[in-house]
Amino acid sequence: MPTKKESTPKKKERLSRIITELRQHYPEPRIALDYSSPFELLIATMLSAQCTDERVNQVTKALFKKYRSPNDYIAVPQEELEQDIFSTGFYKAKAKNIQSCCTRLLADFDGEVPQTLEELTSLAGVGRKTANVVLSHCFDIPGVVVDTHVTRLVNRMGIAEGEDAVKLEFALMKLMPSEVWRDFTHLMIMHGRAVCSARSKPKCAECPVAADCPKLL
DNA sequence: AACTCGGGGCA
DNA sequence: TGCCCAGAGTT
Repeated sequence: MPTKKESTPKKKERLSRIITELRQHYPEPRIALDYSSPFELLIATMLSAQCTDERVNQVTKALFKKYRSPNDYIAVPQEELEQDIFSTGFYKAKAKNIQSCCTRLLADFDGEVPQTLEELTSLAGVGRKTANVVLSHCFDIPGVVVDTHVTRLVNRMGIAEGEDAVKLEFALMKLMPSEVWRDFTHLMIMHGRAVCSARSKPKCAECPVAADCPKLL
């Protein structure tokens, strides 16, 4: 069922309408990302792998009272950190990566969080997604975070095709209205959970952007 | 490109 | 019980 390819300007226009509508529908973006420092956001995002942001918030609430600096994370045995982040899953790998990451922050970056994609992804446990979250939300550097929600939704909405996260990232950067890249992922996630869901059937009857969805045309 | 780490939520 | 979750590293 190869539908005719939509032109880039049309896609841009449609994406812009979708985002405008979603912004009105989901009025409070970035709740889950309201951390007090780049370092806290970095740790929280590292913990978020294959784990909901609600759980990450729950865990970090206690975690950030106990650990306030890179030094605090490497001052405890790995097993202790594992217990403190246990319920986020993948706790052994995450604890190891966090300690390794903190060691390098102290050794190579004067204990601060670096501000380039290359430096961030050179840290243990920090990949493209985590790096883009930190860059876009802490340092106001344009970047599109491609996660499972974004991948699912842009495919369903016919904005971009495929599963390759890097390809989707570049495709979306070209289509993204310049003023919205910062909220894009959050809007996709809110919408993905509430309406355009992965597990249960999408609730298309309640969808605020159904008029722009090729699935329903 | 496929596989592994992994507890937790939800259908 | 089975599938999925604001991923990243290794082979």
